Formats: sequence, C-alpha cells, structure tokens
Amino acid sequence: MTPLVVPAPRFDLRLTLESGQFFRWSADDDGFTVIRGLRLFRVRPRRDALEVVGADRWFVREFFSLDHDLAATERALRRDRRLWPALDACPGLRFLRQDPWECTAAFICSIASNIPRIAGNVSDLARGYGRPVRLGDASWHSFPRPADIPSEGELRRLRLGFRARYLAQAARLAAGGVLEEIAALPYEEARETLMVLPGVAEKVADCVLLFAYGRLQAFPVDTWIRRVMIERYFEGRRVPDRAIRAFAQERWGDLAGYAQQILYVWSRATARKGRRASLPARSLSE
DNA sequence: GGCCAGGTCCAAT
DNA sequence: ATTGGACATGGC
Repeated sequence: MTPLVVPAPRFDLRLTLESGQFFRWSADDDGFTVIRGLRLFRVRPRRDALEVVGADRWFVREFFSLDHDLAATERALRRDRRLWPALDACPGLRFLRQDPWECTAAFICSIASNIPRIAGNVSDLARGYGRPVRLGDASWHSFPRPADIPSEGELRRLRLGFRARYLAQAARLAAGGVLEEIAALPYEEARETLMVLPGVAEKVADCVLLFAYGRLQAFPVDTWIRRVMIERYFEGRRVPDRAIRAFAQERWGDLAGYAQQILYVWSRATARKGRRASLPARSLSE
C-alpha cells in the first residue's frame, strides 16, 4: 500500500498521542497504529507531514485537528509569561477529535485512575464487546457502541471497579441518543447535558467537550491541574475547583482548554523528571 | 508496601 | 452551598 502524505505543520504526533487525551493507539519502531471509531490506520511523522495508511486526507485533517491555527493559539497564550515553560515544553501538541461516546466512556473509566490502566480498561472493553477491525495483518476491535456495553456485573469482572455502574448506566442513557444533540448546543448547555450521565460531572464533561467536541474553552480540573494552578496562579492557597476554572476562563477565555492541556503535560513531565532525579543513585541489590 | 490516581456521588453540616 | 467519606483496583 502506498502511504498517503498529509501536510501537518506544527504537529508533534508522539507528544499528542502521549498527552493523555486518547488511549486507542500503540507505538512500534515503525510508527503508530491508531483506531478511531471503526477506522484503523497506521501513521508516522515526516517532516511537517504525516504518512498515513488506512485513512483518507479528510479524516486525517479532522481527527488531528490540523486546520486549527496552532500558531495563533500559541501566540495568544504567550502573552501570559507564567505559561511559557508549558508552552516551551509542548510545541506541536494538538487536540484530537474523538468519537463522543468512546471519549465519554474512556473518561468515565479515567475516574481516580491512571493512564496505563485507563488504556487497559478501554482495550478490554473493545476486545470483549467491539467488532473486529483489520488493517493488513493488524487486528484490533472497535470500541463498543452504547447498546453493546454489557451489564454492571460484567464490567466489574473486567475490573472497572466502582466505575462499572457509572458506565453501564451512562451507556443506557447514551443508547437513547443523549449525545447526538450535544454538538449543536452552546458550551454551558452542552456541559449540563453531558452531566446528566452518571459518572459524568464537571471534570469528565469538560474532558469530553475538549477532546471530542472541540470546545477549547473547556477547562477540566483534575489533581494535576489543581496542583499546578494553585502553585503557579494562587500562591499555594487552596481554592475550590470552580474558582480555578473561573480564573482560567477569565484569563484565557476560549483558549483555556489549550492552556490546560499544556499545563497538564508539562506538570507531569516535570514531576517525572523530579522523581527520576530523586531516585537513589545506586540500587540496594548491587 | 503504601500512597495516589485526568472524580463522582451522597449525606451531613 | 460546602465538605468529607465511600467507592475498586492497580501503578509506581
């Protein structure tokens, strides 16, 4: 198969996939395999472009939000000097445009979890209840539609823990078509509507709005964002999440979500570095 | 081996 | 309107 080459300036594919917004991909020494909905494709970075097998140009531009004017976003956010370290750490980070239900389900799974585990849960759900999808010799499974999500009991057997009930109930509501109307609603109403789903409150709703519906004003406050915001913008004072969110929307407006994502990636990267640096120089077993 | 994880929900202030 | 505890499990 001859690969399709799609122009993709200012795009760091690896950074974007690793940024914790999306879990349905894997890396090997020859690029990445990605599944979005029913579409399974291969992608690898080229200079200012993407080499793609298994997806068309239109899809690639849409999924990787390649028509988002990232330069303008970065320029606007650079007026905030306190954002410089995060901006410098994340050149080419973009939002993906995920399937709304899959994204909602994934972020229900994300509650009090961690990225490797979320990816595992999502993968288990797909293997157990999705449809097989093939590309060359690669065989994956699509993420199950709401009607194909099993009972709470089954989900507990899949080790979803207390998220099992949320997901089972959310699936029942989503099967009724709640998500279909979201795209047409203004941000606040879309958010309220999403929050009708069990397991979807402020934070998860904002993740879905950001990662599936392209609402860049959404500002999910998780433990990392709480920590970094309190440290950098509230002088260490402990404040309620809604104050953090209000502050972010006041300060960054329609770009708050992008500020959030680079702060998230940057704060985790620096935390990891700090942990590595603080490891004992020698192990006890030598 | 604990601590904490891309929180939400509900009951008790 | 705010706050604290329960909720399951696994990474690191």
